[in-house]
Amino acid sequence: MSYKVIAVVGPTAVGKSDVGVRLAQLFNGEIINGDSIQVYKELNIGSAKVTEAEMQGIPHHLLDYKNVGDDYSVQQFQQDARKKIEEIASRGKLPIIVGGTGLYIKALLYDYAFTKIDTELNEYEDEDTEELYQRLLKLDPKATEVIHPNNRRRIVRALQMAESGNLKSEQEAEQKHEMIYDAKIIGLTMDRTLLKERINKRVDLMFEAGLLDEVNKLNEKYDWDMHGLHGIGYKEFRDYFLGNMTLEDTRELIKTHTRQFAKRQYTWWNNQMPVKWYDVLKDGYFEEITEDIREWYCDQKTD
RNA sequence: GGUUCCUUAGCCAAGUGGUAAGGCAAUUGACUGCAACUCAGUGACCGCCAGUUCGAAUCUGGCAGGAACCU
Repeated sequence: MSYKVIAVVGPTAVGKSDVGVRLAQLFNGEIINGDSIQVYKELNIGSAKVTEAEMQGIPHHLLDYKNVGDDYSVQQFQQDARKKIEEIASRGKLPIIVGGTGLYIKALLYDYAFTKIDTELNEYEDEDTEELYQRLLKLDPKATEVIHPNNRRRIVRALQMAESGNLKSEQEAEQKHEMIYDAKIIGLTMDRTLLKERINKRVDLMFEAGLLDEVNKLNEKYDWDMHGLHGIGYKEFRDYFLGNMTLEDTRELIKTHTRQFAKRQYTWWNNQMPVKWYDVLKDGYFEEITEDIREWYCDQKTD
């Protein structure tokens, strides 16, 4: 029997967190964070993390539970989130995944499988991308079909897998590419131009809310190559602290990166998963969502 | 008023006679272990007009706009 779960997805700044909480209130649910940066403690303002007040007493999981220096990745998210789903569902509550990290949510919902890789052994630092590609071509030619020759990062990963004894192509061939949960994927959207304005405004608000102070503290405590500091709203400050960029330019760069991110998120959700979109600027969109959920959740529950 | 220099895609910018590099932005897309990552596709009547030439973004003249200096 597969658990019922809801996933609230969409581009950054549409208002996913709020909808998630309201749905949790209505359907006796708990939230599981599906955002790769909000898992980190101390990254609050820049990651647009929900505040205690906004949570309205609804439990939020996988949020604010990692240290900035901790590595984190899909596989760990998948593992942790699946455990949480089981736990929440077994308490008779509805798990609601809220987040914008497409890969994470897809890996959670689908039967993505991850095996062990020995990353320590292979750094490949002194080989150029073309050589690596040629090597992969010999070890796992099939994987090569879906990785562009310039995409070093993906090539390295496939190579690491191949040299650890698991061909990436084989591993994927073994999967059914099906969802392992009975998931309802709710996509929140709005007019693109307005979303951009909203993003710009939100970044300004972050600065007003003390983003610089937050980053100042991080700068004193951590190195800039820590995983958590790779997030938009943080990484841009590196050059600022190095004296290479003005604060104003940093702010504009964050806006640009956030807008580009939103676009990438749309591309993902539109093409990777069966999302039903709801326009949050339309009257009654929330009622529409709740109706759809009722149909899918409550009715069948009484069977 | 005079002298010199500048004008190439939304922005920065190579290119000095053979039919327009590159970067950023924008836009579209890919994505199975860094994914707020990484990667790919897409764009120009070279300020305007006239001339020289087989051929001009490139040379000449004029016009317009801009910069610096001089008076």
